[in-house]
Amino acid sequence: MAGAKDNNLSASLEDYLEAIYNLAAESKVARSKDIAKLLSVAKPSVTGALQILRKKGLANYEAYGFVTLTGAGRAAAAEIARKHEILKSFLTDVLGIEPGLAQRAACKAEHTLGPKVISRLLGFIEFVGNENDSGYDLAGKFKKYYARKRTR
Amino acid sequence: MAGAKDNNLSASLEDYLEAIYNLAAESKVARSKDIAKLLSVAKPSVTGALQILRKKGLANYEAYGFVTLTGAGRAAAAEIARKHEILKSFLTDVLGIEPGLAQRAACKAEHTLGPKVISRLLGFIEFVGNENDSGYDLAGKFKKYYARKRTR
DNA sequence: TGACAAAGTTAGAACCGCCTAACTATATTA
DNA sequence: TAATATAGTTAGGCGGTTCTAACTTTGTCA
Repeated sequence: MAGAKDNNLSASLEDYLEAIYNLAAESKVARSKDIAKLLSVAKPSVTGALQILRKKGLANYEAYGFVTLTGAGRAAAAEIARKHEILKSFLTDVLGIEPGLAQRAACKAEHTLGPKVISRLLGFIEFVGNENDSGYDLAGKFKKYYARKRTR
Repeated sequence: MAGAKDNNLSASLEDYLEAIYNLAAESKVARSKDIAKLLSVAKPSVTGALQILRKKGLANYEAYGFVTLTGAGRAAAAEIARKHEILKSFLTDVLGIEPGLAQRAACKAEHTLGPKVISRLLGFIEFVGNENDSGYDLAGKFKKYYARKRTR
């Protein structure tokens, strides 16, 4: 087998994967420079990460060339992005946290939550939406509750 | 100043601090061996961490002696433990996740969540409890919703 | 009290992730 | 097309966290 499928990605490598995934989604191509900027790291750090991702069979990449994800890489990245979205959604839609902070918090926490927690969280977000449809407005009620609490 | 108060604790050092805090809470004394066991690390790793915590002014510690926390150390540890409790509480009481998994997930995620998110989460747990008192039983409703969803 | 067990430490190495400095390759443009 | 600007790479180093092996200190108990 060419690429050893070591599924255990470090938080750092997950970040690189997600960055490539997102950049490719908007501009078809992920350039090393943009990855570096997005993650606020120096260029050599990106090169190093790309070499590891290639070795793991997650990224198609050759020196001085474009970067794309393999099927496995895309699958892994999609899962990470999904976690990110669910978390961010919970933070903004349920807890009412500002988008900027929610974005940053989701980015940090997304690496630590396993499938079970994520699945529950997703279910909870749906549930809250449903309650809202049925006229209960959970998020709104919490918002008021929290505001009242703060002024006590 | 003797101990440089570098507030930026790594996740790893936070783990050591929390371990000492919890061990001291139950047996008055935190022994190096128990810290190692609790965190699943080798003994020299504990020694190294203790030296750093001492240098940071968070732990009172001398070679071959007992380990206690300084005032600053206790304050920092309490804050970490508080995050842990809030997170675990949310996972078990609101999302209905089993205590064991919730414990482990909280342990990982507690290092990534800032004060704002924690504060909101705490507020939300209180809110859910309140709703429960007023006969709404949010957690119970979600539990049913989630069970139904899974069988669809 | 002296030997042995348990606990703790020091030394040295490895790995990870990041950096800067210096180099090479590619792209641009005059 | 040749000079220059931009992008990417290699080499080497640093801090953080962990390990094993070997040592020292402390505690126990016959």
